[in-house]
Amino acid sequence: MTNDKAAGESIPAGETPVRRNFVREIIDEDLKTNKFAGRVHTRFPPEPNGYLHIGHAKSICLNFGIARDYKGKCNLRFDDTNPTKEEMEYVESIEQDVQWLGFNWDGMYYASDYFGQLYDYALQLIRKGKAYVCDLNADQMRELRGTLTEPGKNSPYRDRSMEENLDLFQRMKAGEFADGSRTLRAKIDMASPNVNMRDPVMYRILRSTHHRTGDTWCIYPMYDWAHGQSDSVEGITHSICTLEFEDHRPLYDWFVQELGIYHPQQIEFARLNLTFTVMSKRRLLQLVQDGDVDGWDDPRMPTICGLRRRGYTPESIRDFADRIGVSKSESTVDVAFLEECLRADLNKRAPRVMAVLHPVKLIIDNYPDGVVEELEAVNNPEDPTAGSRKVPFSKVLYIEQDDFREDPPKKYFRLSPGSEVRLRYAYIIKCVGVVKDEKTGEIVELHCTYDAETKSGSPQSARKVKGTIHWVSAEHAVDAESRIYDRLFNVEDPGGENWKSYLNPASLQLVQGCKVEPSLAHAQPQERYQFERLGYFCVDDDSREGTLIFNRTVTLRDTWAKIEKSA
RNA sequence: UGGGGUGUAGCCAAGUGGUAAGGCAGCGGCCUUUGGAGCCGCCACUCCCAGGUUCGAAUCCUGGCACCCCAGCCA
Repeated sequence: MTNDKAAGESIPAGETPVRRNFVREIIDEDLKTNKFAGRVHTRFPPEPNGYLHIGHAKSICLNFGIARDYKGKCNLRFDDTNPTKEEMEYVESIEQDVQWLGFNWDGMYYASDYFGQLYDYALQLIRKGKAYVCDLNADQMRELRGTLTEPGKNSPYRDRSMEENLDLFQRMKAGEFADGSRTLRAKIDMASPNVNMRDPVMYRILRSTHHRTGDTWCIYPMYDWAHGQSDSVEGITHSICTLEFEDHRPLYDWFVQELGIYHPQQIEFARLNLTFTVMSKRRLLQLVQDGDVDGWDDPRMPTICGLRRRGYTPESIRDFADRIGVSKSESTVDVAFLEECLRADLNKRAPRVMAVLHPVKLIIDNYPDGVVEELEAVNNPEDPTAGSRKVPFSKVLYIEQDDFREDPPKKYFRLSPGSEVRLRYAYIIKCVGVVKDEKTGEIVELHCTYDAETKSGSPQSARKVKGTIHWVSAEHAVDAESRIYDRLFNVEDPGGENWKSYLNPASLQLVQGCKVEPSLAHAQPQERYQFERLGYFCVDDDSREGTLIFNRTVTLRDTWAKIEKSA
């Protein structure tokens, strides 16, 4: 399946001002010197052994973004050289996630497409005397590899004849030897200070059904042997990867040079780390398998599908990737920064609605029984084209429990006995009574009076009151459930062996009995709203008409919470 | 203590011999029928440290220090 569209076609170039970074500088220089005949061709090469996460998004935005801005190309290539870990489920999710982020690949390939070519290349190296079949097992090989400070020793099989190597390698492929009994190794230098150059393994014998090639092969290429040659075959100009592969670059270069084939340039950048979360696929997989989360797309996960379900927009993730930049220094970005990018985007596009998460009944004593007014409410003050809607208002309402305090602290602008507050889009009311449950002391009803002159839009409505609160008409409200998410871990850096002990037990809070305005009755999964004064919410995939479920994507900036906290 | 990298504000990050961009956070103020949004202002006499070169150094040189990565038949 190949997609011919230009990379990133759906994203206008110049969506944000292009930010300089060292990778683009290298490309500029290469363009100037005509190193690659004016071509720019990148690739995003995930291993299909897990779901993509926000760290991959950084790489995706880098690679596809470069292709877009330089009018070049970007391939999607699955690095599927280890059949024991890779599955179709993952390739499907990866395709979906890349597209959801807004990118279209020019070519879609698999490293496994090149198994035949790679085998032929291996034959070439053997004939050149640059590769040999080694009979050492894994333990023996490790012993001879030396250490970081001591050189390794040559394998006793290192000097086999070319003919014998050819014969043995062909028989490895033919399945004559047991798994792990032999390897094909590059003949480089066992004394190299770079351990990657100490006769690295190119092929191992592994009888495992591959998700695409089935049982055709029982030898599989190692990453180092597959990656550069795949880049070369595809005509990649700039092979961008993360820092830990910097030590592999000499090997990358050695292979293409010895083969005498087209030579792409590998460039390494620092991977993304985020506070309050884990990013390794191994750990994310463990969270899923151990049931600590509800699957790869749990809204608390830093996976692309998790963020999507949480309510993140692709635009906000791209903006985040642009704003954090690209460099070679190890960095950990504050997750609050990701959230800020999200708010910036949602603020401009999410329709406002009123919803009460923790309702308390409020009765307007002097409002006529049985009367319903349809009040005009603006859909999005940031977007005049969003229009307005009617919201029903009546004598009995629900307001947020937290918007009433019997003993208000200093600077509390909301409702309290005897105080006035504005009901958003409606009237100014005054609290005249509190009804409590005799046994529990819990507040069950608030009684207020309203000032009929202060209806929103009328001349008298200009009267100043300290606070404005949201509400929903009891008779017209629709029931809903909310899922309130907090950080998955309660420490900034949940590293080390004990990482699971830092899981935040309160990362998910289910709130039943929410009351939302009637315009939300038919809300569909993935729709995003701002619940005024509370935050951005999106309709969960589990939501059904009549059983609405909202995920809290992110809170609004909350100045009051800050004041109260510091008090 | 082998090799490869990286050190600029609380967090990211520009800067490439001419006198420290920008964003986020933070702090003041304005505005506001979301304590939202928006707007204005403040926020590094100094760039890991120490020497040196230079009229001039975050940028060049020398020597230290700190942190990250590498000893998979994982990627």
